[in-house]
Amino acid sequence: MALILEEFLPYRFNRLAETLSRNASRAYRAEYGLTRPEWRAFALLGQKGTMTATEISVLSAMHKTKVSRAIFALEQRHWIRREVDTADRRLERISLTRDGEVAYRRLVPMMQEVEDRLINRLGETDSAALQQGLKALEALFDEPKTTTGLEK
Amino acid sequence: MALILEEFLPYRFNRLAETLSRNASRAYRAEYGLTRPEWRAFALLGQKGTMTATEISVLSAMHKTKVSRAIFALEQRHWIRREVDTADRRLERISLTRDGEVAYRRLVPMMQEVEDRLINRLGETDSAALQQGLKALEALFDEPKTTTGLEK
DNA sequence: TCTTGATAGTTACATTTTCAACTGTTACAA
DNA sequence: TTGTAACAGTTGAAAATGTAACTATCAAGA
Repeated sequence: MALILEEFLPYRFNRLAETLSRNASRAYRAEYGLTRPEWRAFALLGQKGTMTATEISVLSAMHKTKVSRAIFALEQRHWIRREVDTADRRLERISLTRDGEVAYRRLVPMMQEVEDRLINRLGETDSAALQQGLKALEALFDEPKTTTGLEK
Repeated sequence: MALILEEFLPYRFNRLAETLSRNASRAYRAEYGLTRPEWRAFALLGQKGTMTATEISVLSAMHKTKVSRAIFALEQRHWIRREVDTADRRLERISLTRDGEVAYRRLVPMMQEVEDRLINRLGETDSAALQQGLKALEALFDEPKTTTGLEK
């Protein structure tokens, strides 16, 4: 009759997300004093090259105001630049500056190492299982057409 | 050279945790106006019977002040009761009141249904893979003795 | 052209969360 | 005893976040 939280996905994901993030954040926090939203927006930009704030918001599942503020902070740091889209002047194309790229190149290996260490500790089979499970779950939410009954 | 965020565990877990929680919260928010921390503390108490605030905090990975305030809110609602431990007067044994149990019995099936629907959509094999992966990851952090290099 | 409705992004305000300091209690050793 | 350190839990102030309203822009039809 009770709800077994240890088996309840939102609970498990929150716990793990919190633990994993806390662990990962040590690098970018200690090194640069980045906040979590800043790091996420920054990492997305580093990977994708150029994005709009809305794209960052959708991809990262962060609130748009959170993104807006993270962008602002990164701009203060001179790590990103914005350019208003000439075709649609509502849009801002955001990309890393030279400084941003330098920081990015410095941070990536550190974060990669945190990840690799974790995967290693996890082992081959469990890691593969995790990948499969996460991928399936993500597919459930990312499919754009079909209605999931899970929308906001 | 770039960090592939789609493969980066903290990123994926945060995204999914956020999405799953938002989805699950609809039930308890619409029905009772519970906040997320309140729901989590409440669900833990419903399952475990009696706990201290610290136990709730550790198990749920929530900050102790967050727990403290969630407990307070639940107390205002008359859903929980606290009793100071006679052996160690620093401790408060927290448990559900009659009212709390009524609400709990009403909420559990709703939350269970959200969960079941998700698992169903996921399918047998992917669901099993996810379970295995999550379990392995949790084991990594829960093992109390061994040093993980991942502590706070 | 003008109007209406939608979208990108920001901002003001209220709420929530964190941080640090605090109270009260226990354990334990000098 | 007494002193010290550790722990459970709370609180006030500061920081972060979410909500709703706002500006500016665009698209499309009357």
